[in-house]
Amino acid sequence: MATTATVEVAAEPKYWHLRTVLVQTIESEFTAGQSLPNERDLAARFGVARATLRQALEQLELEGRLSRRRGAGTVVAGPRVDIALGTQGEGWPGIELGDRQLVDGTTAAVPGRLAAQLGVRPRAMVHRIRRRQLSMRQAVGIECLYVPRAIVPRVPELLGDNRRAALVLRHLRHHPLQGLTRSVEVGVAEPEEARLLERPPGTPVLVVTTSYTAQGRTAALAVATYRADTCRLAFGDVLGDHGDATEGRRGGPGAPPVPAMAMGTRSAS
Amino acid sequence: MATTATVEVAAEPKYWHLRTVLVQTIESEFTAGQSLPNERDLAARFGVARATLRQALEQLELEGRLSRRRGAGTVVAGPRVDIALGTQGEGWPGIELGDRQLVDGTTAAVPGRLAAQLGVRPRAMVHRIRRRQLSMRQAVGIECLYVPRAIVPRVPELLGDNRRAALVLRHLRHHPLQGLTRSVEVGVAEPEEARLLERPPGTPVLVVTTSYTAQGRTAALAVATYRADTCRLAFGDVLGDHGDATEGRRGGPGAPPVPAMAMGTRSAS
DNA sequence: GAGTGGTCTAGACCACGGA
DNA sequence: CCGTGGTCTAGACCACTCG
Repeated sequence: MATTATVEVAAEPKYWHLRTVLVQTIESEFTAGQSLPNERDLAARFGVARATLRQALEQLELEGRLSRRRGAGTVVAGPRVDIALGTQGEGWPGIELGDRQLVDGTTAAVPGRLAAQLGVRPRAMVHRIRRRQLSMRQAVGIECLYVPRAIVPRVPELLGDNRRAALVLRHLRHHPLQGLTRSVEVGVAEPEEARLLERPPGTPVLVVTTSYTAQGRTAALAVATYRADTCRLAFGDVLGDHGDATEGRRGGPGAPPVPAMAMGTRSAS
Repeated sequence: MATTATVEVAAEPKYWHLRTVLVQTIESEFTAGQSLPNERDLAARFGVARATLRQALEQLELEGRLSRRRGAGTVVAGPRVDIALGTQGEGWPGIELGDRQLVDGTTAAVPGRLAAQLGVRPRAMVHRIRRRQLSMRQAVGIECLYVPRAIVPRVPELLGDNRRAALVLRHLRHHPLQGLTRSVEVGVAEPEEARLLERPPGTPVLVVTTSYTAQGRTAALAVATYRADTCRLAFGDVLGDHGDATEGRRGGPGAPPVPAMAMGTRSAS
């Protein structure tokens, strides 16, 4: 018995092979918004443990191909949501554009880790304005703006979230913006963020940190976290719709056009 | 027995709590480059199954706090590597800057999915130049440049990778660049990329897609993938070193300064 | 070869969504 | 309420690194 031949290239983990098969199946037999069979059935169908199947689904979710919700099911996702970050510094000063929703506005001691980036003393007071980025009435990102009280001091202590936020933004607009510095990295959602994003804690997110400079010092620091599975950050001009279908936005109800089989690679029983 | 009291807020998954404890431990008792105890010991120490511990470690790795290597162990990671993407369009045309290494240069049919973005026919020929981004002699990213043969036609078929790549880049430099469009999203590493990055397939990566426009049409398309755990994308001016320690770069050998305890929250036996 | 992280299994229970 | 995905367990074996 020669050890040669008979053995294939293999060395490919089962979960990865499974992912590949699922990608093909999804692309050929499913359309955005359609539900997949449940995990137990899928695992059985492919002859793997549920944990292994879940590892494959996890990858597909991180790629933005699937969307899973506890209690509900697993559905095929539409194209990613473009988050326009423009080469220039809009995006903040200006709370207009719909699809954004104020969460709260507070004034408290700087979160420590951010003191250095904001250029303030360790426990200096800063205003914090949080808002939620929506897409198809689904939260996809949390944007958090920090402004040192030294920059915008005149904000009455007792004041509702909305008024407070509006006031800070108004004041901020009078500062001539010199420029900004921005970084993007991956992180995980803290429980609070996770809750706002309706995801379990530890969900992968894209963290965009923007530092706004005015009059030689840091006037504001924005820390925005976007769901890594559903968002794509767009700089400069947004990429045109590359790809085939002009159809198929984020899968909501009312988008099960070309069903097909019920998903199958093995025969049941 | 009233159901009130005695029960805590809980509702926090065990893996998340574990993550929190590990973060504190790492930050207070470890320094970059130091090794953690192995997974079996850690799991036992915290009284959880190895799978649960691994879920916590996974998160820490995604956050860039840990670095794990099969066969070797788990070590505390240093700060993330900044990948400068500058607001403007350098980065490509120009293979100088060290820390980058040519992988190969080929000419073949366009990968299908990219045809539209490149503005070429489905099976048109394109040049592909791949290079590796290094940091501390560790591959952290794969940058792949596609150039339609229609843009740079005169490249002899049989020619080594290096010469071919150099030729394409030289020609490209003669095209007056009009601008670019860029997007960032999360993806997973295909087996090939994973191999070049010395990671298992499916590793989370930051995918940067840049489209270069010249004379009204797409002159080149760059698709770069960076290890999500070790990289941070920097736009505009790089963020200055915010934080405390000016010390502690990526943990290589020769960086075990202030050891401490041997890690412990529970007593053994 | 010893020790490490990576993969996979089979089962259990929990928390949430929606009918 | 039932069905879904989310969490957790205990164990096994494999593939790699390094001394």
